[in-house]
Amino acid sequence: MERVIIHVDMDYFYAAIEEREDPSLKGKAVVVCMYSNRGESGGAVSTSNYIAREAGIRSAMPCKLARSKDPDAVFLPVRKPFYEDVSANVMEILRSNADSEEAFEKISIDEAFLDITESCKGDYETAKEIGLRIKEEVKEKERITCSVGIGPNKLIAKMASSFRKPDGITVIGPEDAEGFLKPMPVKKLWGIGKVTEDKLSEMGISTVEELAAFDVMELISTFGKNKGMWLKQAASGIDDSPVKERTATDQIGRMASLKHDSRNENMIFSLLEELMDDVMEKVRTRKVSFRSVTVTVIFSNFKTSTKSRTLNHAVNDRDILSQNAREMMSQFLEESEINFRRIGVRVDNLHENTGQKSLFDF
DNA sequence: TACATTTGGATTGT
DNA sequence: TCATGAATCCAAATGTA
Repeated sequence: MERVIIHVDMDYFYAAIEEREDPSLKGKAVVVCMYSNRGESGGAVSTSNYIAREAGIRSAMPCKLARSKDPDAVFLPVRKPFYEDVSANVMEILRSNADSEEAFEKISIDEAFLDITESCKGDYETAKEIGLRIKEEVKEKERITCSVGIGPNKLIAKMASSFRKPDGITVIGPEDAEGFLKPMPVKKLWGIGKVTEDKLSEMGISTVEELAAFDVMELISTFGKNKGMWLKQAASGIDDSPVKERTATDQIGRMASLKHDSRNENMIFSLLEELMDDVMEKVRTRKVSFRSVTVTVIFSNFKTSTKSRTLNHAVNDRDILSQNAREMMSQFLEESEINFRRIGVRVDNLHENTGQKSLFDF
């Protein structure tokens, strides 16, 4: 039987949660911001509600710019841990609507795929009923809305859910998939961002239809084998990837801005320590050890550099993390004269803790 | 030489 | 001074059998 996949996308999630928690926000423009450490409104917009969007406020926009677009908007700082809790509740509802526990894939804090092939017996009418039921259940239990897309694979489902927003539902049967994508600008395709869009544009490709018709060998020569083939397939509406539970992320990182661009060691290392505290907290919560440590510096000219090290064996030791991260950060200070703007630290190559130290630790 | 791992930059999307 | 932050992907460099 041909697959039937649902993609659920929570509408303006962070801002919607804030509205739910504080009814006085209803009817107002709400902007949830990631504030950096730099002054009153340094930082970028994480999410805004649709009223704010009407004023031209968008994700990733500098908060300052957002404020100039609508000085009366309500600006709130992100409360990520709280949103994670709400997300967990929502995901539970969604998972319970998939064919099975395993036919579910959370792809971000506010999006998930559900395989419902069995539940609807391959029938799209039934699938739509399931989609509507999910929307109702989320609205009733969590008092926030979502947009739903239904299609023969994850790509089409994902594209469908973003077609009508907010609080929408879009069903694209297998026979409609190609026609649905064809007229779209390539930038709209899930996985194509600014850089790829520009490269494609240079090749004279601006719509999905043109991309689908393009010679795959030429795409490969520009984008490499994997991406070249993916572009061709995606533009044709083909996506065979299964809905599959995501294994926990295989890296844990934190990054933040300095109060101002600087090469002051106290400032840099004290921020680094804070970031490592956060990383270690996650490491402990996840009960993992790590074998690689990476530090990132974003310079005042926005150039980004990273250094990483792989240790001889996995550890979950704060001091070892600190020592390695500090050494690499010092190298950056030696190598460059440019001021630092932001710094980050990350661990990866994660291993489940066995609960006891391995012999290698001694 | 072929394969595996490490490293660092590039990309996405918020 | 307008400019967040997390994660993944990918290719080149390096290591190993």
